[in-house]
Amino acid sequence: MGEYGQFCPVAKAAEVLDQRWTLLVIRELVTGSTRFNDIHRGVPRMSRSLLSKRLNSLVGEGLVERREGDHGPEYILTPAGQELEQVIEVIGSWGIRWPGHLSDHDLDPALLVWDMHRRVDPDAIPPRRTVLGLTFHGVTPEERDWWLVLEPEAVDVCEHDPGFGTDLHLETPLHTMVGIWRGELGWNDAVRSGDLRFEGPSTLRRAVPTWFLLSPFATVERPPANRPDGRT
Amino acid sequence: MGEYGQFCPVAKAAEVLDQRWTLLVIRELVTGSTRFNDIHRGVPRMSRSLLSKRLNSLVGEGLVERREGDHGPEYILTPAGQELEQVIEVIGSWGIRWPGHLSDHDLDPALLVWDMHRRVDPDAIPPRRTVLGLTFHGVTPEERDWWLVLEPEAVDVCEHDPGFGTDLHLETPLHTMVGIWRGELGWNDAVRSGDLRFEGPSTLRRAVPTWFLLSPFATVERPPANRPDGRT
DNA sequence: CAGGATCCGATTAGATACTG
DNA sequence: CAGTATCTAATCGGATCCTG
Repeated sequence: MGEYGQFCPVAKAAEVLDQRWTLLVIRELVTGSTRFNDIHRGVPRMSRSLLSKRLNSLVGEGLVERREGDHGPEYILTPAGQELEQVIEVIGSWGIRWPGHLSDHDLDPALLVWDMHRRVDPDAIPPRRTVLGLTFHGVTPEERDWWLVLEPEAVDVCEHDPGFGTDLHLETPLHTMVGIWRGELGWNDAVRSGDLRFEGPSTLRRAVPTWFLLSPFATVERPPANRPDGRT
Repeated sequence: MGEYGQFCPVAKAAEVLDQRWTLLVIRELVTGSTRFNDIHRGVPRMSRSLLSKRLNSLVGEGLVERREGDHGPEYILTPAGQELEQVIEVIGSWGIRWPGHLSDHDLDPALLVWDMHRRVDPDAIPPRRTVLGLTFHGVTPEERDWWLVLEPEAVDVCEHDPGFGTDLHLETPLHTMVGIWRGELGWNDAVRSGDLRFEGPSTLRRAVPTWFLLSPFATVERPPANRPDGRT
């Protein structure tokens, strides 16, 4: 990769943003992750060595500052980097409207759960610790079961049963949950169609849809008919 | 390159836009070029075979439609492609504010003149044919001299003297003209500093700054001090 | 004008292993 | 936890030449 040899601002920006994975790393930083491992959880399929390299590049280009925090290194967006939030927003808004539908390979449960964990509305969840169990269909056995430990101060993701009881359990094909996450169908639609099932007290069941803020792009308006085959 | 394996809209968009040169090709299409050679003049350092390949990809992804026009093939943005104008705008606005300063390699006179030719204000130029000669310093001999033939109906770029007389001549270092183009200094600043010199009738001289609309990003507001070294 | 085909060199990204 | 180092296979892009 590299340079374009153009004075055009679009070209100069592209020289930075074009690089594979760079836009997604920036998305993570814009989202608020600052620690290496947190950033990596947002781009799990990126090798750690490449992530390291990209972060260094971003520091060199003045978009990111690396700080030695009390608990280890932190990566913070500089003013130049912060302004890329606009870019992420516009690209994401386009990206949910137009590109073709998702392949199975795009449906990564680890990523979904990680996303869910950081879009919890602390004011909506119960005041005391609540464990939400998740079971996805259509995935490998290791990716089937997840737990979210919800507390107003912090939310944790577990790949194994945390052990102190599950208050509510949710079971659904992965693509249905992703569809909900992307705003392509509502919680209730999924329940009514039988694709999504809860197990647990009905007060909790009814409350779940308020707990999660969904994808930041879920509310982007969709084109009337963007698919030749008529699918929405 | 290729896929990211993420359902995130930013990732899905990046799979398309990430590709080297793709953003610049889209910029050309957004700008209004439809013919292969016209598009290529906007990305002269891209090989024609790669441009062909990229255009085919864009057609396959539904961003571009290829039509057989009366005068040959035409590439037109689909609705999905047209919406990328927002993306180009935001990226370019960022790109003129933040990335470091231009290297000599970024200063391509052919590109500048091509850009100038399509940002002429037809209402501002003289009603009858006017030939503007340009001489750049700091470039190879072949890139030194250019002519713009301005007519209200059409503007032509020539690498050789078109032969019917030059009404006004402009001489300046290339980087100065690029600076003007990018809105980093004014025409009058350049004249006063002695970097830019006109030869020709003073009525034309005074009118030139109104003829060109400059880069679409020339008017983007700049950060107070984006350079550690204090340069603007 | 509008490309397609081919070849080859340069990069790059992924995998793996290792460190403080 | 937070990376770095190394190696290799794949790919990508540019240059060149060719076609209708």
